[in-house]
Amino acid sequence: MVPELTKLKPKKRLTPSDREQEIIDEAVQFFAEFGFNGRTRDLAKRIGITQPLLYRYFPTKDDLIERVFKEVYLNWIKPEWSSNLKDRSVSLEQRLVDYYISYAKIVHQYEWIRIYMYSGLMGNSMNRRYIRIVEDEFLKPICEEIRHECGQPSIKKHPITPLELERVWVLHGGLFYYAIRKNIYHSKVLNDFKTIVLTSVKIILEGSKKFKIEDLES
Amino acid sequence: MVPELTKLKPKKRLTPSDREQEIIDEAVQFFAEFGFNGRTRDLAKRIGITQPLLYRYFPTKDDLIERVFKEVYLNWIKPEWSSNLKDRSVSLEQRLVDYYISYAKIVHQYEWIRIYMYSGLMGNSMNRRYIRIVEDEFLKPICEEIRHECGQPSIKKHPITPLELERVWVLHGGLFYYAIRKNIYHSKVLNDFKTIVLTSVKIILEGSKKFKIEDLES
DNA sequence: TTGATTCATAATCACTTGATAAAATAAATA
DNA sequence: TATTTATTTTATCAAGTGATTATGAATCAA
Repeated sequence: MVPELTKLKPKKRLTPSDREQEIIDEAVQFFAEFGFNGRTRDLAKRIGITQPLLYRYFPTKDDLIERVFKEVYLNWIKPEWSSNLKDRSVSLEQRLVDYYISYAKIVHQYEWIRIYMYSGLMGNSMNRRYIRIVEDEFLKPICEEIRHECGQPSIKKHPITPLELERVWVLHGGLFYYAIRKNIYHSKVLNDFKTIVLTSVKIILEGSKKFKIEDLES
Repeated sequence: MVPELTKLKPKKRLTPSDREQEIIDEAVQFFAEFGFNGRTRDLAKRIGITQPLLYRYFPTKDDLIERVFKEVYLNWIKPEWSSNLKDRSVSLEQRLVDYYISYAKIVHQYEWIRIYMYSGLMGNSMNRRYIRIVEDEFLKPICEEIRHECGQPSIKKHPITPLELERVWVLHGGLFYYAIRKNIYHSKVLNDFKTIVLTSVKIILEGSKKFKIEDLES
């Protein structure tokens, strides 16, 4: 049997935009796997080009890394997440499940979560920024909806307590940690993430009804 | 005001064991902060010695890293965690709170969790090993205790279901993620971790009673 | 076909980085 | 104090690493 080599070498002279996209696509995977200390020569070899060619498309390694960040983290936040969470024509349980399934489709991706963690470890401010967005856009609305579900006063009347927020963070973090176990530790996890979400949401909602946030008296 | 310099330079000629311990202590912090790509010269400068001196005490950088791992991850698992979790003379709620407070004292430390995450990203098998230990030694016993609390059959009779385990992982990961937000993202978190644990445990236990694991009929 | 243009590579530079060997210096011992 | 011994530093190497320059090769317009 003769090895099929037809698609192995004809890689020369793509159009600039094709080549650029190819570099970016591979760079995303490459940096996700090896971190930002990964060598440009290794990246080039993986793409099947020479290392100086990278510098024709990106002036410096940092520029390439910046582009990788843009590729992965631009517009990943879906506006409908926030609005859907507030849509009381759907049950809160259903809204939470929908949100976490949709959120996980993006955030649990191998490249997304690994680059996010590398970025966090290196002290990049991106993580703190997103943490804040998640808190303001999703977790605080969730608090409000839980208040409503439990017949408690609106957060406009009684501001969210730090503990209340942390309670929602435990759910959020618990589901996020599923992806950490899977994509960072490469640990074996149950495939049926949807059921995990459903069960966790049920439990949290039930628990929130039972153990309401106290000290809401002004 | 004259700056106090008395303790700045008299660092020469420690006993070998003192010097070695000094190197290890600083290396733990150094690699926790910058990852294992941190430069030996930077580490040496931080300690206040020259870089070749490191190589008198550790033949290679990898040997030093190996020693750092030992320093941080040797014997961190307390045998009493497992036994206390099974001690039915204490309420399950109390046992879980005690366990997570004690567990967090070790695992939530800045150095511990950061080196753990760096190690995970680089594919070190340590993480998978510990995940397995946590699962076998702590989470599975917790499942058994929850079964008992809820009047369900023992895991000896009906093996733990994957979903059941994942439910406990959500609690575990949720509390772990608190430390990630704090020590990896450097995000602001509520200081009172104990109350977070207490609330989360109450909710999970309540939810587990309400939504028992089904399909336990043989 | 030919020549201009642009993509791609080979060769190489300057600097970093883990590691080594020789020189210097501090403590210990007689 | 003089001598020995062990610690620490100075100087340096060899391999790597981001980046540059000059050369080669493919495409397209005429």
